[in-house]
Amino acid sequence: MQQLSALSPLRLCLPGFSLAQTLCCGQAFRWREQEDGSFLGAAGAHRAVIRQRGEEILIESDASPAFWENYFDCRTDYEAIRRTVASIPALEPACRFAGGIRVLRQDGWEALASFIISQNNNIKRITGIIERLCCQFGEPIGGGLCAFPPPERLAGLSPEDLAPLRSGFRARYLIDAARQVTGGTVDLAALPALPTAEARAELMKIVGVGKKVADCALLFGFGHGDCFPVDVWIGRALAELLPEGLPPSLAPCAGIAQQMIFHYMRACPDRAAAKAGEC
DNA sequence: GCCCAGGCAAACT
DNA sequence: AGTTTGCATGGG
Repeated sequence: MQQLSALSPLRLCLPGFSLAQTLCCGQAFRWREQEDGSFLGAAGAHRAVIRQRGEEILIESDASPAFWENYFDCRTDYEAIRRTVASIPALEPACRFAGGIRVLRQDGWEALASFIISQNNNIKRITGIIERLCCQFGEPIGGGLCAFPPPERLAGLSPEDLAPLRSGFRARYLIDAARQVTGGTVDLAALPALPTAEARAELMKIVGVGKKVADCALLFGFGHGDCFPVDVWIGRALAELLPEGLPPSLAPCAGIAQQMIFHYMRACPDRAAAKAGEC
């Protein structure tokens, strides 16, 4: 087995970035913070140890630099986006608190399956279910980690086969997703180029995928940065912060703004204080 | 015990 | 077409 520490780490320079915010804000569920502050985990089939030193991100992994540059969305100008978000007074506190977040470009299937599991669930438990899913059905990738199982691996299984995951009623949703993706009734590869509404409708053909899960998958797994996933929680927060709705200037980066608001409001449940920027 | 959790489907008015 | 209810499970 290859020792990750023997590889010379990839270095990415990302001004204003926060690795911890990005990996812990509830968009990806496979990263664990270590005692030394580094993160051990995997994206798709790639294991990695990632740490932050100032503005530099150090990545120990056998995956190519191009893979991680894409994963961390290095081609997008986040400083410009932060300025746009922070220029809206109601969002300035959220941007100040959570402005280090980048929206990761995760594997589409992994994002879809992860957010199917997320419904009516909490982040801690979601993480556990996904870990068991990978351990049980994914290929080992070293270090005790396993790749996220591809849809082909799940398509032939029954809900009973997924019982060890303790995913409850979501098991049959996962299997339906795997079957439709492998069977061709849902074409994941086509989603990035489709208009958001059409891509959403495509994903909602899957049992257990409603608008919220579809929008999360599109935002985090298919590059639809204009998606603004709304549930009761964020809907209420938004209604208080932005009674007029999302300003048009935010449309292209709505997903990033949403993620900042989500992270901020989760850390600061007192809406009055959040609104006043006193968290 | 109780309540909640990055919702959704099915069964109701 | 809008509203309510059940859902499986674990953590606080």
